[in-house]
Amino acid sequence: MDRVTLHHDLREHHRKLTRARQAVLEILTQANRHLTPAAVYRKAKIKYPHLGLTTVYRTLDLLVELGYIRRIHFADGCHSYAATAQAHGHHLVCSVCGRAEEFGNCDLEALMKSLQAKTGFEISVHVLELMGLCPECRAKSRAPKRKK
Amino acid sequence: MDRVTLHHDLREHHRKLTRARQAVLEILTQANRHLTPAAVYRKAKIKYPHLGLTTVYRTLDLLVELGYIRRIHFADGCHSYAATAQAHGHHLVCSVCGRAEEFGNCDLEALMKSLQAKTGFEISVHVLELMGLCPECRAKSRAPKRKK
DNA sequence: TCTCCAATTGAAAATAATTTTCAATTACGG
DNA sequence: CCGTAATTGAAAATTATTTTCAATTGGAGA
Repeated sequence: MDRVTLHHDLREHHRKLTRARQAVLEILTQANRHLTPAAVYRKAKIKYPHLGLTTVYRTLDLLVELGYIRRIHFADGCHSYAATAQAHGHHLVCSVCGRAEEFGNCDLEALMKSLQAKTGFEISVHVLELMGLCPECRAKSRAPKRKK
Repeated sequence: MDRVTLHHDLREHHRKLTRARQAVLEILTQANRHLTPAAVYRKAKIKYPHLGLTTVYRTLDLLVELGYIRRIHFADGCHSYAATAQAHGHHLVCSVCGRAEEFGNCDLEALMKSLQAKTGFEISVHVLELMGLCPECRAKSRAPKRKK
């Protein structure tokens, strides 16, 4: 999660701890929401102006590989990224404010077992994304009387 | 599923039944696997050589909207499409041969209810994709002794 | 069957998202 | 500090998708 651990993980893979990588991870861990590569770039560039977009793409891949962040797949085909705390977590994303809540035990075991039995498939990968309204945005949308 | 139903559904939306649309749907319903837009284009062009790629994109969107096909999201961010029989189905996809098996009742109800209670989110959309090896490809990979 | 018009089409251009290339720079083990 | 492999950013290239627009076509109604 933090810089020390990252440095250690990187060393194990013969990779270096650079300012670009620190900036990208920092932005995502502090954001508490999902961010597109372009948004990460915009925000991280403030902390580290020399940063390039290419490096953001490369760093996002690396951080996914190391398990620090996760790629989120939207129904419309867009992608963004959010920081992770758990090893096999998923994200519950607010479609209004973008807040990304992590949850573990997606509990697809039963479903997968029954499908393996029924179809003979050997399931190895799953993509699961849940989207909706977070409590705050729900409240706002329920009482939309305000301005003007 | 078939032409008659499609014609009817299209009419309800003030849309027309065209040769391009028939060709695209036919390719997907006969394929029994997922296909990228480019692959649909390649195959459908054989049936209807005048077809353009732009129309394939537009038709895929339309058929998703009408529920005839479903978009499949891969972990790496690629997309393809597969024909559907059920209204709220998902696809179980073979990562080797691409075969797409449809299944219903993904049974995320329990998970979603517990998450709604725990987080206060109001979940409205879910993306669920399962990938693995179909029985045939499993058999082949288990006994890979053959050529040469 | 014929007519008419909105819906549809394909080609080309435009856009968006991502990746590759490459020479210059940087982190870090020794 | 030094040497070197890893990393970087800019620019170019690639890929996927969308927009534009004039020409065509399906099908409801005469």
